[in-house]
Amino acid sequence: MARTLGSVGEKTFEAIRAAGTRLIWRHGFEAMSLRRLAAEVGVQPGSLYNHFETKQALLFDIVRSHMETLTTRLDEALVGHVAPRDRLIAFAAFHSSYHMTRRMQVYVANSELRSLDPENRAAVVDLRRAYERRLEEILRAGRDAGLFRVDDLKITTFALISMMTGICEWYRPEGRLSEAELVRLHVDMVLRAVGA
Amino acid sequence: MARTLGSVGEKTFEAIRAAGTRLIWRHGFEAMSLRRLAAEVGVQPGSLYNHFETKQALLFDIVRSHMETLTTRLDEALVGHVAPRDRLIAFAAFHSSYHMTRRMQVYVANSELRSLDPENRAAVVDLRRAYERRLEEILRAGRDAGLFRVDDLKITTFALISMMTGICEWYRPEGRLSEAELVRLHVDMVLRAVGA
Amino acid sequence: MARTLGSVGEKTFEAIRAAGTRLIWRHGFEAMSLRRLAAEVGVQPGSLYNHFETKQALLFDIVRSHMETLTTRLDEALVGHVAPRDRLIAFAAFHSSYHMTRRMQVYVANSELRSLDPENRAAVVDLRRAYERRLEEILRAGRDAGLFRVDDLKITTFALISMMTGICEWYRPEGRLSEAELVRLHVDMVLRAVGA
Amino acid sequence: MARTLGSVGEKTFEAIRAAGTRLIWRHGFEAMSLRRLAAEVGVQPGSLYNHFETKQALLFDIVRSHMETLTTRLDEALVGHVAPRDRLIAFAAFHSSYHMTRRMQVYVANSELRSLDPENRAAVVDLRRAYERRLEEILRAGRDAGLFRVDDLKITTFALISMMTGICEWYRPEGRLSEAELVRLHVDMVLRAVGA
DNA sequence: TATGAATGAGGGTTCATTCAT
DNA sequence: GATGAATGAACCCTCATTCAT
Repeated sequence: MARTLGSVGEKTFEAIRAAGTRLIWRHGFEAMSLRRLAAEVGVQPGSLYNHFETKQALLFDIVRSHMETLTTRLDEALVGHVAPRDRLIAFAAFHSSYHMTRRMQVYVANSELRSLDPENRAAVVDLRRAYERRLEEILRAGRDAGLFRVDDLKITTFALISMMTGICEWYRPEGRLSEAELVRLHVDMVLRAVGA
Repeated sequence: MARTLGSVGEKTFEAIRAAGTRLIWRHGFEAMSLRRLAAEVGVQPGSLYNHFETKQALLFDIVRSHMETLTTRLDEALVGHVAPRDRLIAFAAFHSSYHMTRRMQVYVANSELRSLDPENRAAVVDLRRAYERRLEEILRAGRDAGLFRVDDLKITTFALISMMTGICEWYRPEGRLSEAELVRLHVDMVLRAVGA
Repeated sequence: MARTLGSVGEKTFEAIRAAGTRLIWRHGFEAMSLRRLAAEVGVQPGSLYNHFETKQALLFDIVRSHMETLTTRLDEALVGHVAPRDRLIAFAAFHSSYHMTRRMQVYVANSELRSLDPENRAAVVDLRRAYERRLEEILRAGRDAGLFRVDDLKITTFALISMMTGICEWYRPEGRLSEAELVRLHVDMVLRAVGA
Repeated sequence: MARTLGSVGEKTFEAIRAAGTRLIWRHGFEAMSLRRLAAEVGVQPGSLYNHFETKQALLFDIVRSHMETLTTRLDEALVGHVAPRDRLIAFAAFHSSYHMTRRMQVYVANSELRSLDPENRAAVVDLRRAYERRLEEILRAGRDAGLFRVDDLKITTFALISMMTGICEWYRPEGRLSEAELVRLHVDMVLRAVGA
């Protein structure tokens, strides 16, 4: 090995992923030109291919790594919370907070599922399902314990996630309300929505 | 609208809008090729320009006409409902129902705002704001009457709309639950979310 | 039909095929750039695609149409010749003559078989086999009549065709010998090679 | 030759020439990617440049060394043969046999003349002419001795060489006829073609 | 209205080659 | 000698759009 791992190339790759996420977020995956991406990173278009094999592979890398981080962070946020109500609060606080601070990745992961190859899409959908199942299990536990009013598990799961994910479509860091206030507002609405 | 209603080409134009909406929904606006659209309609690419001036104009036409119909239908659905709770129920029932039956138009109107020219986008954003204001006013009335628990008007408006709009990302007509059941579930969640 | 058939487009297509044949002959199929081809024809690169679907399709069109013309012309040249010796003379005269006057097409058809897609290659190989079979049948008839010395039908067929096809690698119209003289020389060698 | 014989990298260089010959034979020189070549040899693309200076130099090395070996081997095969007929038999036997066993090199040397730089091409053409002159001299001697029927020296030389070189376009080691049988068939045809 | 052929820009991708490590 | 990352040019091809017919 003539090169130290994690040196020049890794930094370039990170820059590509960051700029790629931003450009996809702003223009959509199909509308993002690799020429533009290369320009933002400061390399020639062809040099991008030292770091990914195809534009599609870059999208998959961005989306998959986001979904994996999302699930990992969620599990960390749920640690130590046992009671369904506590777990629901932890979930809602984590989800709404995470979607404020990483709204570009979140938006890309949600809106560009359609641009993924069938195979890649299937992999990402699996990760999404695993994430949603965390909420579903919390809702089930709360309902079975008579604490939550949940008429339909699947629908409620989707509805709560949609409600909070919507944040990333309008949130601006410099906005009227602080992140903490927004989190609190959403946690409260989630709790009320399931009658907790 | 560039075409006179009822003229020979009106049918072709309708076919273009329908196929265009479907293609944008499936591939995104930038990724929709006018060649493909022409093929689906059964004409040559050049012939499309007898019906619209630019690809951008077609998008605007689709989005604007959707937003106008949406608002018009909402107002029809609200007619006769006076009490805030009744009006909220009417809104939620209309919105969730409409987003099930027109999920392609809805998705396009929501996700392709970014593909609109600044001028066109401003016009559509105005229409969206007008639509959202209907809900905001309902929530304000309910809150002022001491009927709803609404901590922040804007945020609650966004949250409720997001919750219901999410339907069009997973809804399938042949799914487990009927449209009526889905509407009821969402109306109930909306009501609970504002403590009504 | 708004355009008269065989008008502008057909002329462009013919120019593309002619320039394409010349460029493939000079540089090889893979080494022929469509930019260069377009420049020689006097159109933009993208305009080429109004006339063929892919570079591969253009090659196939050139090779296939050459092979079909070759076989048709051969059959015309054989008409009226019955005796094996007469038919062999007719074949050799036609083949050597044709390979002098169309050496570009011939070279392309022979040397770019490898650049054809498997499916297209199969089609061209079939045409080639049909052409070779004409000579094989002549040799068989002459051998069976005790007129030719043919130790192996297939090998002799290949050898005679190779001998004459080689002409197109060195022939220049302005060369030392006239076309007629060259034809006579090759016909004589062919006849002697089978002891006729 | 850029490399010292017997050095460590000599084995790699041999592997490069062998894989290069095969790839050029299969895809043509222009269509052979150095990336692909590197992959077949098992090194990174950049490493190839420790063994040759440019892709063009590799082609020249392959073609020139083939032509030199060809001529050397021919001279060895002619040693001890004095009578024109014997020398012609020796030439035909050598040429047809050699073109069966080295059909990849032969094909490359014949078909990629056009890919050589003018300077390199001139050098190779000289080698080819030297090779052809061997046959030409044999034919001249036979003709002058009244043993061969040769109407035109140049044309006959080309024709006989083409006839036998054609072998490498269809020959397969596992084919119907053995190498010895094929050699005999071609020697016989050559002899008959010059009336010997 | 519709057509087919054209434009000019730009798409993703691959190329031979270089060079610090 | 080998590596991986870079270059700059070029690849085939598709794009939205125009316009004479």
